[in-house]
Amino acid sequence: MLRVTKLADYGIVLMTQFASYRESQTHNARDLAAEVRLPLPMVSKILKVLAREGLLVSHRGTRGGYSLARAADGITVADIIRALEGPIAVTECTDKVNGDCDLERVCPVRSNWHRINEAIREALEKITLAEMRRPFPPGLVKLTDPRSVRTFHA
Amino acid sequence: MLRVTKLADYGIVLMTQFASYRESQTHNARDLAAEVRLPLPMVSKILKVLAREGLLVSHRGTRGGYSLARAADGITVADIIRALEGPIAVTECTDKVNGDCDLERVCPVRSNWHRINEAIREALEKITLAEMRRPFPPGLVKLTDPRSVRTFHA
DNA sequence: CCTAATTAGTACTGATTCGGTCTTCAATGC
DNA sequence: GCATTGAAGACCGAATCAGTACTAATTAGG
Ligand code: SF4
Ligand code: SF4
Repeated sequence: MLRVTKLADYGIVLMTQFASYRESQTHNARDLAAEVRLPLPMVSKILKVLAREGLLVSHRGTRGGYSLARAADGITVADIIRALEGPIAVTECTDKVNGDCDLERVCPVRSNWHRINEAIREALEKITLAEMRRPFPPGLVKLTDPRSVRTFHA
Repeated sequence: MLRVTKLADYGIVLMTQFASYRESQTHNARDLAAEVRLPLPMVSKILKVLAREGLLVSHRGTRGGYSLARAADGITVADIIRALEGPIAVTECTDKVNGDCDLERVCPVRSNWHRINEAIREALEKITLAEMRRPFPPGLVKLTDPRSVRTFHA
């Protein structure tokens, strides 16, 4: 596992689709569903959430649809995952809101997990839709090693 | 989400416990359960799998138990996750054995996801039990950016 | 040998989450 | 007003998770 949900996965596919057109252009759910070959109800559901979470803006009524809320290089993969499945937390204890592991007080690996989580989160935070639109060019940025991520509360 | 299962999480806790004693020492399930404060049945189940997957060796009978199959710096976090929850695959399509996403043929983000997955896998592959045993010292290794990971099949 | 300790294997269960659909209501343009 | 489109949320079957329980095999020690 260590799997991202289909919701988030599809969400990224959809958002990339937006990013591959003129940025302000609106698309309705039906057309998008056809373009990316996903069932319409699924697409509707995802777009709804993305709009609610502020990554898309919606336009109701005839000839309505959705458009990107920000430029494609201002939206990251992490943003989309967060919108669709909540905070990025690899372990229970790294989730500030829902976290409730009994071992937290005594767990020997908690602080290290926390850093690993930060490294992954930061990596996803750096990948924008504009980049996701086409295969990554080689050698852009160097990421942080989990072992060197600073933590501030333990 | 993007969560590792409790099984794997606890598995790592248990393995670090092994690593914090003399390496060849054997520990039985009951003692370990008490030490890490986890329910015995859970601990038994996990140790069993870890032994089956070759990360621990088991010794049956009275005064039996488990011991590390290799030195603590030869066992990685990725090993443990793989043993307990299968191949590390962030998306459906990155899982070579169980992967079956309908979009694979047409998905615009598949190759990028693949690289992100490699980056995460490689990161976890580099963290050993010996390191996990205590808080990471800062600045050891630099990880690969997902955008620069080479892929060999698309 | 007998027995107690210990792992091996597996089956089971309740709870949760996932993936996906459907229905009903609200807004908008023509 | 009416067709189109999104908003909100209920709903459902299937899968997975987290955890337990039970039985069989193996071994040490007396
Ligand atoms: S406290 Fe330890 S066991 Fe509990 S979630 Fe965090 S890492 Fe896993
Ligand atoms: S193919 Fe595209 S949609 Fe399907 S799992 Fe891979 S990334 Fe996600």
